[in-house]
Amino acid sequence: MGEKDSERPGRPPGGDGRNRDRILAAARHEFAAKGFRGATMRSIAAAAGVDVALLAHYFGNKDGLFAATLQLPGQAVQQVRGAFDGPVGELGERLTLAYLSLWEDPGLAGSLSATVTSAFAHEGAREQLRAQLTAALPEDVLSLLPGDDPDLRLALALNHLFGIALGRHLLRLPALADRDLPVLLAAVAPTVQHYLAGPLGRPEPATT
Amino acid sequence: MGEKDSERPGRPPGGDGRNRDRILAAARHEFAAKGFRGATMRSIAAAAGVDVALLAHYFGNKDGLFAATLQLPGQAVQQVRGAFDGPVGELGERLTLAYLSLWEDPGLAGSLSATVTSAFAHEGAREQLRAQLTAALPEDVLSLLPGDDPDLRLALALNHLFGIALGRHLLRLPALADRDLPVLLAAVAPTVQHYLAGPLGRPEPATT
DNA sequence: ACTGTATTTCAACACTTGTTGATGTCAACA
DNA sequence: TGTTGACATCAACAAGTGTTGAAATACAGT
Repeated sequence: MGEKDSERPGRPPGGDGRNRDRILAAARHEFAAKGFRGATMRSIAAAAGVDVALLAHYFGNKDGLFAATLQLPGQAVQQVRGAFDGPVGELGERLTLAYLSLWEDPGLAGSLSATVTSAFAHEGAREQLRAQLTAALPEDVLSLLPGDDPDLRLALALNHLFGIALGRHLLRLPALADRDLPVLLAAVAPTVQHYLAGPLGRPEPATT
Repeated sequence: MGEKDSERPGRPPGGDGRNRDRILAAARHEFAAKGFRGATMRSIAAAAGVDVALLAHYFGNKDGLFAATLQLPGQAVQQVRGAFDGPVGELGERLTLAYLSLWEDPGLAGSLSATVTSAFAHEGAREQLRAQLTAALPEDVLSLLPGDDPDLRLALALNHLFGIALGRHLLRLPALADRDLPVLLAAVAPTVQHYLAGPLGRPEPATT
């Protein structure tokens, strides 16, 4: 399946010129499914219905293709970044909504999955993921949070959201993957808000 | 580096018989660092200071070696399992302590890292991680939790702990990795308790 | 019609991969 | 002392890897 049944070489007549995008999509899928090493040039080419050499033609080499795969639309980062504007009282809710919505878009989720998967598989790439998790949010957001250990607060909140996305979209834990987004939002947002602005390191008061 | 400088074949005199363990340790390290595909038989053999064929001798093939790498001491599972015995009021605290302590043991962390890393890199292996996250805890623990959506409660709690361990030990996010365990416990345990037994899907009451 | 350029496949390369069979060496036991 | 079996390396295999140079076809501009 997905094989290119040996069309003869040369530019095809009436070519739609969208092979480049097809390659990128296939690459995202393969990288996300099998990691950097596991996804081979040939498997990607086959999935895209294209010869291997075409990948090299467009992206230079495997690293280039991988890099192209990881490019996130700047709009995505802005969406999370923008969640910090507004009243601090509902910051957790806005941030949770912004971040988890990101992963609901199938196209974007492909990029994100590819990043995460490969970051875990290749030690060198973890740097990139770390950057994407932290550096995306400059330090000036720290000033919005309570004075005690704002660094830890932000890390706990983002790490929690990241973990939820992982369980829902990559691990596909049934309890997380089969729920509608609003249910998840309602459950998680208060926790994020708690990490960002609530009392840290003390048990929460009984609320029964 | 790590090369075997061509000792001649045959059983060495006074062999300590611990080559098998050395191979396992090296394999865990390599698998955790580079994933299943990324870690090669030869790189593992080199890291263990041993010929490639010796891996096959002990573990059959790469899959066998990988499987041997993932074997967790049953004591580990029991430790988490045992945290569910006791008053429900401090269940979150006990579970958080039990789970995060697991990852503090360097030897065990190697196994766990290898499982996670490879699970993300190889789609087929995700099943195994899913099992290790969920099936380790039989359903009878669900009866301990409040009636509304105990499934989601348990998933959120365990997924959160898993995420924290990931950020601390694999991603090594500074804010999580550089803290002492008690600080982390104090911050996370209340949240876990909240997910397990607190009100779900409602914002928490103000506690300033 | 001619010329350049972008697109696409073909064919082969040098290298690495996991695996296997043969061989050598030591330790234990009759 | 001889035999047996576990330990360990060597050498080579077929298959798969990323990459590269060449050629074939179509399109755009003159």
